[in-house]
Parts: sequence; structure tokens; C-alpha cells
Amino acid sequence: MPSIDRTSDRPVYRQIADQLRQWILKEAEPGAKLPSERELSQRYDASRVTVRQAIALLRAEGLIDVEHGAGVFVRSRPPVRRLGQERLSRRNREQGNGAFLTDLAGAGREPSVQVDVRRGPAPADIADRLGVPAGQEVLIRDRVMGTSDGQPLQLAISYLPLNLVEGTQIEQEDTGPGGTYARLEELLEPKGHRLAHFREDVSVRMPLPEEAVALRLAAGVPVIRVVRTAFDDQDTPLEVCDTLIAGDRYELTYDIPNA
Amino acid sequence: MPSIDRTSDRPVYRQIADQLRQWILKEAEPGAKLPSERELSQRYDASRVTVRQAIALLRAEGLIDVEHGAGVFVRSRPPVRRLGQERLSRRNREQGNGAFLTDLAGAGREPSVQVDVRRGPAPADIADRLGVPAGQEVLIRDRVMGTSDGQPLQLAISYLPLNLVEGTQIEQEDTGPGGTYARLEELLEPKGHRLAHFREDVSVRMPLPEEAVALRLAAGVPVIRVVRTAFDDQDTPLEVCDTLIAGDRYELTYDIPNA
DNA sequence: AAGTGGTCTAGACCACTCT
DNA sequence: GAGTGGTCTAGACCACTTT
Repeated sequence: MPSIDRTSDRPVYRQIADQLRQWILKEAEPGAKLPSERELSQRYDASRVTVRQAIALLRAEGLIDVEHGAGVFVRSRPPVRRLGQERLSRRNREQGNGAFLTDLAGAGREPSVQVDVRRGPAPADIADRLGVPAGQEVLIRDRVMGTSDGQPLQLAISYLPLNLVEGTQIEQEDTGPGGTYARLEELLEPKGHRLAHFREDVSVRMPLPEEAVALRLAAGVPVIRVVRTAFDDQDTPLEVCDTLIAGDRYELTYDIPNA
Repeated sequence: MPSIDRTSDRPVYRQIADQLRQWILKEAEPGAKLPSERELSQRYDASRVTVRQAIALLRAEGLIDVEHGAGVFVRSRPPVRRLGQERLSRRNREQGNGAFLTDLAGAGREPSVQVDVRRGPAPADIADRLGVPAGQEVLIRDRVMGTSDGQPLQLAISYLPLNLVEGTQIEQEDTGPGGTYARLEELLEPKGHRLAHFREDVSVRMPLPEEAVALRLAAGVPVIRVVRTAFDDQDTPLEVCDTLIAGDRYELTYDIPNA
């Protein structure tokens, strides 16, 4: 039974949102339909604007999907892909897979990647990690990664020092079996060096509108930003990869030895 | 110069938001004040409701802070704390620090922790990680961690099997120097085992209202969920710690060997 | 007291989906 | 065609901050 306390300090639209939220979290099945705005408006004896304010709140919380002309529905979580650190393993590359794409193949879907390779200045935070002056010209590999049925999942931009990769296959759109890291290893080996380890910096935020469009994010879905730096055995940075990941479709897992 | 295309398909409130967003991202300083709603309403020849819709959009994107009675301001990002994996190191514990608190001391602030210890059933996803039946009675350590000036930063709940920790200091509010993990190591050693490694599962979502209140989160700020499982040298899970972290105040960093 | 955002109203018309 | 959400209006009053 819906009931609003008009004398309460809590605004009407929050009280409505509270009641709907409780129903969503405790009783409703994913995909269940909420009453229409006009019906809620009658039930709670509130204006439609007030009801819409309540719904906007639940939308920003990522609890519902609003479909124009159809109704408001309890959001069902998409299947979560697990990104483990084995995606960066040598074994993985030897099987011909680039980083970040194994899981798609594993999920029975064809990965699809659009690549744009160019040269340009390195942004300040990237230059800092790469150990080059801000604004220095570097190789930029811009990628949109998703499934072959057109669902984009990750936006990735890699930055590499020109003096390291100039004239190599890393400057091509297709970097070949095992991807950029496999090529880097081949570059380092003759010099007596090796690709030693990676560091990943993980942060989160709400997407900009263009990012939300590119990743086809629903309302109230944050993004995960992973900035990965690859180092050689002397801790010299070789590559920085800046990735934006749909926050509702991924979980990252890391293993940490008790050292 | 503000200008709205009334014939455009793009709604007026989005056009207003677009212009304000562009100013925020490209020109404005953090803390800068936006024009008042009534002024924007005049400038764009739109109703105040429409202007407020634009502002709500920017708020959900985490770009602005709205202060009742004072105005709307470009959000300035709080200082970001870096959570590295050394927080889980033995050396850290030997200095008497528990996990997740080193960085606060390092930042020159006194950490403050409220603890609630009890027994209760393990939630399904936790039980799964702990390797016990769902709903089984376990030890639950519920913590609110923050700075001594009252800023809460992390909500953490640890779950431990009763047969492992019954009668130990882990059941006390104060687990002693080095925290739970130091005690676990002392428990394992006589049995010829050791605390071998941790796994962290990192995901992101928008907070529930109660979580936003508990962490004092501004609008449009997601939370990071870190579920850490501690394993012994036989890969038996010993503890699961479910942590909710303010998404605008932390960055996680992980090191991954190229194995 | 003046200015700011917060809440709420009743109503209109448009765009989309479903049957 | 009926029902749904999307956009927009003009105006009122409240709560809070600033001067």
C-alpha cells in the first residue's frame, strides 16, 4: 500500500523513490515492469513531475531501465566478464591472443576490433608514466574493442615512444599474433632485455556523454579506467595503455603474493 | 554567447547542458560559480524547470556541486589516495599496520576505525568464495574506516570461518598489531602452513543512498567494490573482505609480473 | 533583505511502442 | 488507437546562504 507522509521533512519524490527502491531490491524480479508514471501519479496523489523526479533518482542509481513508449523496468544485470591477469601472460600471447581479448573468445563470441594508428603528442599524465616530456610526439594506437555483434566493451588508447617502435610492425594496424606485447618482446630480446612486468592503475568515474554513447552505457553506469604501464627489466616504461571499460559488464581480478 | 536551436531535435535542456559542460571542461577553474538558475533561464529564454533539468544532467555526470542557497559550482576533485598492493605486505604488518590503513598515516592524518564484531550467516557470494555453504554461521567484522576528522573513506566487512578463528584475538574488536592477517599468520605457522596470497575482485557501481550517506559521497560519484580473499599455501580460503570505497578519492594500483 | 537552490502544481503537446 | 515516456511551460512557495 503506497502512502506518503505530506508532513514529513522528506520530500514527496524521495518517499516515492524509497518505496519503489525497496520493492525493486527486495521483491521485484529483474525485468519487472513498474507502474506507469500516470498511474503512480494517481496512486500517490502527486503530480506527474514529482513522480518523474522519483524515477530520475532511481535511474541515476542504475536500478531501472526506462524505455520510451514501453515503460519503466527493473534493470537486469548483464553477464559480468572477469578480466584476470592471465590476459597479460606469455602463454596467452604464444597462442596468438593479444591482451584483453581472450575472454571474448572464451565467452563464445567473436571479438571485433577497430584500430586507428597515428602519431601525436602524449597527454601530460601519460607522458609522466612513459617517462617522456609532456607533449612529445609518440605512437598512438586508438582502439574500440567489442563483440562482432556490435556491442562495444572497451575503449583503449596505447602510447609508445617513437624511438622504440619506429619501423616495426607495432606501427601497423595489425600487430600480428600475440599483439603489441609479443612484438615488444621480440624487439627487446636481441638487446638482452625483456618485458618484465606491468603496473595497472585503476580508477572509476561517471562517463562523459560521448563515452556513454561509444560504450552504449545505460543511465547510472560508471566506467572503470585502467591505465597500464609495461616495463622492461630495468624498470624503463615501454608502453602506456589507457583503457575505458563498461562498469556493469566487467570485474577485474588481481592476484597478490603475500610478500 | 549562449544560443539554443529551437528547431533542433536535441532537447533544449541538453543543449544547455552541452554548453555548460563545454565551459566546465575547457575553460572553467575548479570551484568556479555557474550562473544562477534564474539567470540561465533568462539567457536561454527557457523555463526554470528546463534549466534545472540541464543542471541535473551535469550533476549526475559528477561535474558540479550544487549548494543550496549559495549556487552551483564546478567540482574540484579531492586528492586521490593510491592504494598499492604493499598495503598487504608482511613488512607493513611487522610495523604494526593493518591492511588499508598505511596510506592514511602516510598522508599525515590519524586513521579512525569503528568496529563491530558479531556472528552471522555468510551471504551467498561470500560463502562461495570462502568455500562454505551459503548461510553458514561465520565471524563478521564490520568496519567503518576514515580519518580522525570524521571523513569516512571505506566500509569493510570481513568474513572468517568460525572453526578457524574461534577463541582467537580475531574475535576481539582490536585484533592487535598488524591486524587480522598478522594473527592469521600466527595461527597457521604452528600447523606448518602460511598465508600465501590474496585475490582481489574489483567492480564498480553507483552507491545506494545509505552508502552515499555513510561515505559522504557527492552526486555522480560511483563506489569501488573490492572483494579480497586470503588463501593459505594450499589455496584454501581463510578470509573474505568486502570493501566499499569512495570512487572519487581512491586509485588502486597493482603490479603484474610478465609470467 | 536579497539571492540562491528545492519542491510541487496542472496542463499541454510530442515521440515512441504495443496490439 | 491507446498507452507510455519525453519535453516544456508559468507560477507559487519553502529552505538555505549571503550580505
